[in-house]
Amino acid sequence: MGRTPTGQTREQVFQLMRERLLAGQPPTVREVQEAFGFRSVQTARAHLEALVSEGRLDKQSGRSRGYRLADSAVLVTGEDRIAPPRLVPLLGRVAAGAFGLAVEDLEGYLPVQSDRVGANEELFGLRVRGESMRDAGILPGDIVIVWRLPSVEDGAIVVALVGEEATIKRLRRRGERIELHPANPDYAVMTPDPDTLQVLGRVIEVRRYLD
Amino acid sequence: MGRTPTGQTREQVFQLMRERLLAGQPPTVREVQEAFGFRSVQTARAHLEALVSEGRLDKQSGRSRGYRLADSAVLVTGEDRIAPPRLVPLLGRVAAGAFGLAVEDLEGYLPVQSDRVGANEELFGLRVRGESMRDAGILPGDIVIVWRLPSVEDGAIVVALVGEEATIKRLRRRGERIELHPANPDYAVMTPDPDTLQVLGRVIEVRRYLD
DNA sequence: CGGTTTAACATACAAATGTATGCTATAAAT
DNA sequence: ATTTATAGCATACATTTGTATGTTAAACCG
Repeated sequence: MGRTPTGQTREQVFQLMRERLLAGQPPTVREVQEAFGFRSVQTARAHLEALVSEGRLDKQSGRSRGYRLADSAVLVTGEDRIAPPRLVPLLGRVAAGAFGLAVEDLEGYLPVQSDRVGANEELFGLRVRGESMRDAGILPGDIVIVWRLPSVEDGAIVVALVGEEATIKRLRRRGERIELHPANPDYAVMTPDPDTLQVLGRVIEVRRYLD
Repeated sequence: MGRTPTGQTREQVFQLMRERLLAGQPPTVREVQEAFGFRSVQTARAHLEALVSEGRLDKQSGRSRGYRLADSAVLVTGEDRIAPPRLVPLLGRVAAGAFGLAVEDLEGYLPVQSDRVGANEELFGLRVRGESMRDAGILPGDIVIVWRLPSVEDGAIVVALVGEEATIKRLRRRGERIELHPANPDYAVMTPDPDTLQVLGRVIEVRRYLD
């Protein structure tokens, strides 16, 4: 087969890889071969290995479907490397479970990107119910992205279970106790009994869909 | 190895699969085996096949790493399939260009998911600058996701260029003219000259990162 | 209790998949 | 024009990975 201008096919291979990898479906070498109609596996493999050398892809040698987007290719905000987007569950409500969260009312999944949250750490989305954080720009129907953390620093906006009820508030430590501050003068500061309080994690993002 | 209570391991296998699949890294049967310390591949495979029978996983027979989340497990907003996430450019500011937008101050890319916006239609993210939409929960530093549209319906929140300045407001049609309404009593309604007004598109999402 | 289901194990095989080597022809560079 | 680097082809091989068959023992249920 005739050869194409230098670098052109390579770019298209990378585009395909990015698309497939972001969709969570890493291709095999032979799938790449077929996608481009190469008559030889090796042609596809050469392109993939070249992309690895260029630092645009990473690979896990030997493993099937082992190519991944290199960190640098996933994205850059200014100088920073950025983690690949992941999908986190969107819950309609949360309830206390024996361990972890009871995944009830799963509404769907949200693509979330964060450099600070490790791949093994837990994230979830939660739909906002009251107006208690109105003045912080968190309105009913909004979605908060929550980073599950065993302990949360003072001043952060958190999701907490008070008894059976989930609530979003700003956390303030007062000695041994924890205060939950609303951002709305119509609501009162809560100072729940430590036994009934379970801080689930910290809000790292707020979203509103305006359909 | 002793057997665990019925259904318990199955659930944990599903959790693992969900996590890995959402992270874009479909495991092999043997990876599942190792993750749980099974001494036999078949044990892992039996669980996976069972999950397929239960409708919680789908699989592509024969393909390596061929297990996927079943649609019912991945997503359900009502009955709809959901579009794959895409990456849209985040702009620090927008400026009028000869045609389209001048992509200046590219800050990075954002993963966005929308069923309503076609794959060929243009989206961009824009960082919010003033307080003019405060009461709509759109605060300085927030990011709005904008759907580039030639015409925008009455009542939608839009990004518009008035002269050289980009602004976010609610659009109201008044006969021939277009009014741009702030959501903050401290700001005035704008009724720009049609020659100096260019509506760039509609805001479909608002995001705030609380890092 | 006794029968049935299910978790888990062991082993083998076939298909999918990654890898290696050698070759040809054309674009790109000097 | 000559050299060099790159695109692409062909084929073979080793490993990974999916699949099948048979066995054992514990959980579950009437």
